[in-house]
Amino acid sequence: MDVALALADRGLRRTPQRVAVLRALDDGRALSAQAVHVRAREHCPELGLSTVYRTLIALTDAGLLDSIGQHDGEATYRLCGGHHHHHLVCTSCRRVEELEECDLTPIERRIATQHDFQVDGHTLTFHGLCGTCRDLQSR
Amino acid sequence: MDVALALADRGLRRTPQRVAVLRALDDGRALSAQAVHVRAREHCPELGLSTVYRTLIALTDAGLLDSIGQHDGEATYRLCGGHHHHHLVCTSCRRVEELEECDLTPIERRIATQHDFQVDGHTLTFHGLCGTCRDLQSR
DNA sequence: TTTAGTGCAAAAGTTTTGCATGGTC
DNA sequence: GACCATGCAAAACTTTTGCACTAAA
Repeated sequence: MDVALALADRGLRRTPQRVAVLRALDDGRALSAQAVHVRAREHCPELGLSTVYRTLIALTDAGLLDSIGQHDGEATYRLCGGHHHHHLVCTSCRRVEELEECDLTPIERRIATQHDFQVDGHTLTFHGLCGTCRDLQSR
Repeated sequence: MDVALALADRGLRRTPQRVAVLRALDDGRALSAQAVHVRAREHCPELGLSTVYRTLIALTDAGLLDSIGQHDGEATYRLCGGHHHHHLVCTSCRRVEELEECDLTPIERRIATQHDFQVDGHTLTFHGLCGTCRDLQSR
């Protein structure tokens, strides 16, 4: 991903802090603000925690990040393509994979009529073990 | 729901505080601890906030409640049947309806093979407007 | 040069915990 | 009577905000 372009496109300045935050999330894992802070400081030691929070909010507003749920009372963020998708969350390494397929429209249509409910969207998350973690556990 | 029985079955004592908390959630809405506190105090004015937190944890452990995500930084809880189900969350009144149907096994099977991922479970939440709120808005 | 972005420290909010007391079984 | 459960107050945490300063454009 071209960080400089991604930021410029959205009218955001390219600061070392923002680059470090994006880098910390580069591998697709879902991280809490605190975890991002720790990781990003490896590349930008003077990074402050409040900047991390502000950056995560700014990048989420800009559509570069995605906030999917919580882990131990902390909100978690991850890189996001911007398109509609679902998640495969590994409960062991907390890595998140995106799922492009989405076959839920027939279900949504049934809900609309059977439950008198206007469906605006949905979130679908599968959890389990990714291949790597399953291999590690079965050793 | 028979509150007394539900508690006794799980080795929990039937206190006015716990009854009040369960009552506050009786209508199926998803509420934060703070919201439960406000509501439950109508029936049990001396109820303390820390008791609410402890009770919500205890009842969730016992399988009587369900914690489904967050709202404005607060965890929310709701009554739970214990069986697998999905949720219809009204974005306006925050009432939650349960959805019994679950046709996701074929999708899960495809994921297992195509993504080398052992699916242990999933959460599926539809959000939108319930009939009542849609009627109110279109007036 | 302009002003968005930052660090620090303090504040605000949610959730947890210690401890003595009270109520359920 | 035993001991789980509670209230209160304090503590621990996560997240937000104010303000002076820095640096990107």
